Amino acid sequence: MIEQLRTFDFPINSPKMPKKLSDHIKEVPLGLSVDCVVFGYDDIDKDLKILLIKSETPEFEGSWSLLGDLIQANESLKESAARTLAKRTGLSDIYLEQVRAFGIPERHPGGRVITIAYYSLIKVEDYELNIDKLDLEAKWFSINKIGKLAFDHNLILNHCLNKLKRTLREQPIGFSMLPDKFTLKQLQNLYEAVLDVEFDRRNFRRKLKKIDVLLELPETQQDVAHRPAKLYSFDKKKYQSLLKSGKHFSL
Amino acid sequence: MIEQLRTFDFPINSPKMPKKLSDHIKEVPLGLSVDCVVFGYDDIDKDLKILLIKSETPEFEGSWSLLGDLIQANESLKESAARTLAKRTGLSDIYLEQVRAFGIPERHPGGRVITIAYYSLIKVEDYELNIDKLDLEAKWFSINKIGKLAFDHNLILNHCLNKLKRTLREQPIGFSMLPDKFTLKQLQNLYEAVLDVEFDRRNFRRKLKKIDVLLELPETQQDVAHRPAKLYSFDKKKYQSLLKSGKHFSL
DNA sequence: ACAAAAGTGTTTATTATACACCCATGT
DNA sequence: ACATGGGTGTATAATAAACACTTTTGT
Repeated sequence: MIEQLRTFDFPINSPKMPKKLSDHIKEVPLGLSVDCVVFGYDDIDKDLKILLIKSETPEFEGSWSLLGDLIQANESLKESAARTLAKRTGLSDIYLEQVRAFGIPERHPGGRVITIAYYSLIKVEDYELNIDKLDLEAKWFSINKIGKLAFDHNLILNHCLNKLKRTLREQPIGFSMLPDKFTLKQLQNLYEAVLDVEFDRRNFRRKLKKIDVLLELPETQQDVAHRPAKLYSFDKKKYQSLLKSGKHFSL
Repeated sequence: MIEQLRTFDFPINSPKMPKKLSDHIKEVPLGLSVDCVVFGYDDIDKDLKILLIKSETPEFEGSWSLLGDLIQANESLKESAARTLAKRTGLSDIYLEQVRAFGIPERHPGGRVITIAYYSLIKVEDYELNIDKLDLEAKWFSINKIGKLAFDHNLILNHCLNKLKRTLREQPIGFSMLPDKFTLKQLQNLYEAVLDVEFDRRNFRRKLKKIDVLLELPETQQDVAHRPAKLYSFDKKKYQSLLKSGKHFSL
């Protein structure tokens, strides 16, 4: 037992030397793509939505598809995802998080293509500002009403949604799907929609007050037929202080 | 505001039609590899260790490296990782979990290679049984004594270690690094070593009793110069029941 | 004055933390 | 008999959950 982790220094005598990289690339041709699950929050329907496009791959004509593209020679994976998003939404500086790679040999009917999945969070209002610059059919779908997608995109979507749910509880990312100024009710509705749970209003508000990452603005809602709610914004500096003091955002 | 999520059905008139996949693959040659961070727990040193090999890439001669290989044409990513592990350790059926892809253009000196990182958990005793079948230099390193590795492997290692830490708290994966029969103290030591925290012995044991995923065996430690500890094993069925009842493993 | 949602405090239950003594075995 | 680590219970603090009334605005 005491010897269990000692080192074994065998002579390196691998029967076949590793092939040259350039040879391997020729022998195993494959493509690499990124696919983005674009999440947006619909404050009217109180519903999480995702942005889909009509597939451009002949084998999936008519199917809806995630936003994806093949990776170019000189861009990183995240740059590729950002470029794809910019092309489809006109937006830059979008929250982007890698989820994982999907790579079973049969996943693309046109050849071996491994894809790296990202999820992104956008403020739908920002997207709206850009729609007239775009020339591609894109549509928001409620997360609860997604049919059969192209490729293995349903699988990818599930993974991304699960990652979003996990991350939403542990990182202050929900704000990326809300306007810069929002009410606590909007924030709560977003959490309830994404996580598919219900929070007690008073407990939710108390928790946020305790975490102390929101800035209370000297403004209120306008044009509502009831007592107008206070507006808040997410305060990055307060969040940094929270982290510095060894604490974490957690809901 | 109410219109924010309506659909925009532009005609599809993308100026450039998407290129054929096969053309793209020729124009953007790239390689895809898997890299495995192999974690093992050293019950003597009470220390998390990882298995490294001498790099076979000329540019990194002399450096230590994760266990990796280029992906073959007809294997999935996980199969590729499993094959790589089998080649280096002689073991199959190893716990394998994908972490993420790493793909900045400069990460491999020999060309564009994107790598998919996995971490794996092995019982060191199982590894020991296979060492005489292996002909490659491999060595266990304490997680706290890792120098500069080949490629971006330090970065990859950090991501894998963080994922391991997160997952260890939420899934019953620690047992994959222990012998089939273990004492509660061994389990606690493992948790403390990986998470770099200390647990109160009584609270730790109470928690595990409450979670109820262990089977108390009718055996005890042998040959110890003190009261022998009871041996336990992880009970998959109990864990399944836990999940079915809507609860979760959490430490 | 009424409708509609905003805003606020207290009580209770659950979970986490801190802590000290006796027990079984080998030498 | 003693040294060594195994095994157990209780009290306290912190956190989460449950719950109802008053306030502000527009109509």
